[in-house]
Amino acid sequence: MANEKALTTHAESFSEWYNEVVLRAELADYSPVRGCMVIRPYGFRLWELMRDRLDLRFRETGHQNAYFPLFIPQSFLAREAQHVEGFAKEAAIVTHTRLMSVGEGENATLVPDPASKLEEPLIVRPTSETIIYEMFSKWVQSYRDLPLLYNQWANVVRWEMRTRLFLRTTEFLWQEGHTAHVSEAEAEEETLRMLGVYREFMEGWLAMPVVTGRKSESEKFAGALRTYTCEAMMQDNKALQNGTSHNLGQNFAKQFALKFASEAGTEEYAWNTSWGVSTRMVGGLVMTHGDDKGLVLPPKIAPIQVVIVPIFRKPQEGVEVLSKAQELSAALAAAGVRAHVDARDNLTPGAKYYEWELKGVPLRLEVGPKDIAKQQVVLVSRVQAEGEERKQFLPEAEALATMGRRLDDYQALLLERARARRDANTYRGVDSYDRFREILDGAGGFVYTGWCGSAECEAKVKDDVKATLRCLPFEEFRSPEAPATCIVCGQPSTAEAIWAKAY
RNA sequence: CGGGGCGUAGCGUAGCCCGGUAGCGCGCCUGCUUUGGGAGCAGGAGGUCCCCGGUUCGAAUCCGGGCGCCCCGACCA
Repeated sequence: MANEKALTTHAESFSEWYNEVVLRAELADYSPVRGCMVIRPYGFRLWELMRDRLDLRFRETGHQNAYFPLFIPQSFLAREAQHVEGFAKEAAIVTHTRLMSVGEGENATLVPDPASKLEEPLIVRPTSETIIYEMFSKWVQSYRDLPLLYNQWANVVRWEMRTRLFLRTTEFLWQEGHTAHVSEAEAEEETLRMLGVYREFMEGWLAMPVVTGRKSESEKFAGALRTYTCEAMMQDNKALQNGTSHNLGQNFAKQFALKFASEAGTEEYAWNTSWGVSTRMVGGLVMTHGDDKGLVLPPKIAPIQVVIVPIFRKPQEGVEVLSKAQELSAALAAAGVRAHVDARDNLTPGAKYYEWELKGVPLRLEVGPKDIAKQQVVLVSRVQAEGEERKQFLPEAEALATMGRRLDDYQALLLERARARRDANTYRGVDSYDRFREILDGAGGFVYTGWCGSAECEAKVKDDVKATLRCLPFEEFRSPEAPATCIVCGQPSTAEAIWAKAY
């Protein structure tokens, strides 16, 4: 309603389209702090719904929530060598604890009080492995104390050079799971279990198909033994790393003295895992399903699943129509459907349609005097399945009784569409480097090839086409016939790899 | 940090080249009429023209310097 200018289309500029949708749908806004965004109520509700579902799944898989400090002593970060290297260049550092005024009148300003300088700087957490494993080491003595299965919902800060709403912000919200186990096998099992929880959530709730697999050495988490990932394809054919799960081995346990007495009586270092998903998923959701009219939300995660728009001419009709709308809304709510009556009287129905379409509400019910007379409602779906009528005139009782099923169908339709799009932009059996470059320099997509395992070949691809090795896919995603040679150097392939340009 | 673009009312913009009362659309407020795809009419409110300095009788406009934002790269969830 605030802006009648047409959205920039996907075809004109995908990134401008993305920004406009996020802003106009009121998911988020730029803040006075560079690189930081404000998540507005509609966007935050999306995050809350994601959080609720994941939190339930974490609990069901045996995890407990806890909370660790925002600040990490600088020395902690320094202990694990790769970890430092990974995060040192994007740290927010607290060095003082007081401000003081200097100057007079117009020139007066605040500066850090030198007397308040901290002996050891504190780092605003970019991730919490160090401080969590430091605490774990206090709590674990025996194998009987393991496993520790923790999760925290938190904000973290990474001072990125270039930010984008939801996809990469200086501060972002996430969850980070941290666990400690008696054996590598148990840690590996946990790492893969949580990757599975992510995948099931992304596909089942976000309707976002993902490829799962292992990261290469150069792409893995700083300090991990192995990193596993869920990679999704956005509508511009770029990859979005949507969630990762790390087997940290004993790297952190050794630096933070996370030891225990084993059943055999020997002293052992624990095996850790960590795994996380962030508000980036909101951006992924936008770029997976959105179209030139705006957001398209999967019902399971839509703050409003059904919006009811009352239509009337005369005031006495209004009373009747509004009460019918409320009645429908209550009946839907009782059936577990998130319904909303748009009772605003300063907007015409048409204006409301545009707004709710922009905001991605899956289904819309229109109710007017004619409908009440016929005991019917008008149902309009934000996106149509093949051959489906845009507007359907349904008996009221039928509409109510079938709404849950319709939402499920809609959810399934979005997943199916996204999967079909991904598959259509997936390339296998590419065996010449020229063809490989042609695809990645052109329309883009996921390209499956052989890979010799060398970082040099990865670096060359990055240099040549700015694409990265997204993952070494798990078996179910691999090509029926394993590629024999590395796409870059032609040496024998050691693993099939997926390449793509990424966010 | 390199390349490009842009800062004028809540939003989108015109005016800038060629200095002279800051304009338009949307939104907002009031009233009446309206409401099945972005309502109409009438009245009204709302501006440090990004900031600092310079030139000038006079600067949104010209000159110098700064800051901010967006896009494309390098870095990353």
